Amino acid sequence: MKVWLPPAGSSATERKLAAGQVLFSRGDRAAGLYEVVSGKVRRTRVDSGGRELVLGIASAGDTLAEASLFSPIHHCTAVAVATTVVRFYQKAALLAEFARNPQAAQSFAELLAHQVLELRARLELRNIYSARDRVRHYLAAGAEGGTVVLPGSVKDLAGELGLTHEALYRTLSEMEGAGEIARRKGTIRLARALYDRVHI
Amino acid sequence: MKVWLPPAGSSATERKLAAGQVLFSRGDRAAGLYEVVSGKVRRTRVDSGGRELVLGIASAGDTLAEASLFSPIHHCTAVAVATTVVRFYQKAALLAEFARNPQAAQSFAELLAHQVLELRARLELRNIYSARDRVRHYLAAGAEGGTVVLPGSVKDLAGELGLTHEALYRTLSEMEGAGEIARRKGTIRLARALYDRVHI
DNA sequence: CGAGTGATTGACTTAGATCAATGACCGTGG
DNA sequence: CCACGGTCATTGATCTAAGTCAATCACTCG
Repeated sequence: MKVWLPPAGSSATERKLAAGQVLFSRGDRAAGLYEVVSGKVRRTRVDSGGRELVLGIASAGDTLAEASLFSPIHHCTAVAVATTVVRFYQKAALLAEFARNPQAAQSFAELLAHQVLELRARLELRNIYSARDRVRHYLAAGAEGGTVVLPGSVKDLAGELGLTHEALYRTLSEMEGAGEIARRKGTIRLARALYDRVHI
Repeated sequence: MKVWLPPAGSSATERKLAAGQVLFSRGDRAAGLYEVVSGKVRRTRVDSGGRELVLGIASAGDTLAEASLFSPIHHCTAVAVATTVVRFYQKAALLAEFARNPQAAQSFAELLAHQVLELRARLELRNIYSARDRVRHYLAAGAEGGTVVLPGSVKDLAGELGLTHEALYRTLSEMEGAGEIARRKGTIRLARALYDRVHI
C-alpha cells in the first residue's frame, strides 16, 4: 500500500491544522495531494441549493485530493474536524516520480481503482430507498467481527448515508428496539441474526 | 485521450453483442477491460434487497471494468442495451504496457481520476432531496449549449437519478409545464432562464 | 399482427423531511 | 472553577413529496 508515495522527506511537507480549519476549498488551485498523518479531515461539497454533502471523513493513512492531481482545481472542500496533521506532496514531484517509476504509477492507479469501487458501492447504497435497509447495508459493509466503529459523529454518518440526522437517530432507535443492533459510545454491535443474514 | 491503450490489434479482440446479451456479471472473473466500439452497454448492480441500480450507460469510446483491472472479479453486471461491439484488452497485456510505458500508466490513472470526480458528482446529486432540483442539477451538468441528449431511455435516466420512472415523468411534465424545459425525442432543451441560473 | 416494453397519467399511502424543543457534554474565558 | 455558548444527541408533531399500485396508449420487433 502507498508504494507510489515518494520517499519521505523528499518533497513532502507537513502541516498542522486546528479543528475547524480549512485545508482547501472547492475551486482552489490544486497544488498536490495530502496524506492524513493524524486526526480527521472532512471532505464536503456544497450543492447549488446550499445543502452540504459529506463526501467522507479521511483518517490517518488516507489521502486527499488524489483526483485533483490531474485537475487544475479542487472539487471539494476539506476541513479538519479535529487537530490534524497532514503531509503534502507536490504535484510535480509526484508526476515526476510516476514517470520514473512505473510501479509507483501503477500503484497509484490501483489506489484510484479502489476508490472507484468504493464510490460505486456508496452510490449503490443511496439507491436503497428505505432508511432502515440503508443503515443495514452500511453496517453490514463496515462490520468487522460484528462490530462497526463509527468514523465520526452520528450526524456525519447521517450525511454520508444521505439521511437527515433525525431520521438516522430514529432508525437506530428502532433497530435497537427491535434487537437488531446494540449501541455503545462510538460503536454499533450487530445482532448475530443481522450479521449472519448479510454475510452468507 | 486513451493514450494508454495498447496499439490496436496487439492483444485486443472484438466481440459483438446482441441487445440484452450479458457481457459480464457481478462476481465473474475479471479478465481485462472493454472498450465500447459501437452500441450501448448498461452497467448495473443489484443490491441485497433485489433493487437494481443503473451505474451508467457506456457508449462508443467509453471503457468498462477499468477498476476490475486490479480486482479479481467484476463488481457490476454489464448488459448490452442494443447491438453492440466491444473491444477486449487482456489484463496482463495492459499491465505489461503500463510497466513498459509510464506515460500509458499515468494516462490510465488520469482516466480513473476523472471517474472518481464523476462519481463524486453523482453522489452529490443523490444528496439533493427534491426530485425537481435533482433533475435540474442533472440537466445543468449535462447541458451543452442549452441542450441535453439523453443517454438512454427515460426509464434508465430515472435509475441513474435514483428516482422511480413515474416520479421522473411527472417531474419532467411539471418542468415542461412551468416552461423550464422543452422536450424533444431523446433530448431536452433548457429554457434560457434555467440554463443561465446554473451557469453563472 | 401479437407480445413485450417504454411512456404517461391517476389515486393513494407512507416514509422521511422539516420544524421545534430539550438535555447532555465540552471547551473556554472571565 | 464555573457559568456560558456551542454542538451533538434525542425525541415529538406535522406535512409533503415521492414511492407504490394500477391502468392506458404508443411503439417496435420478430
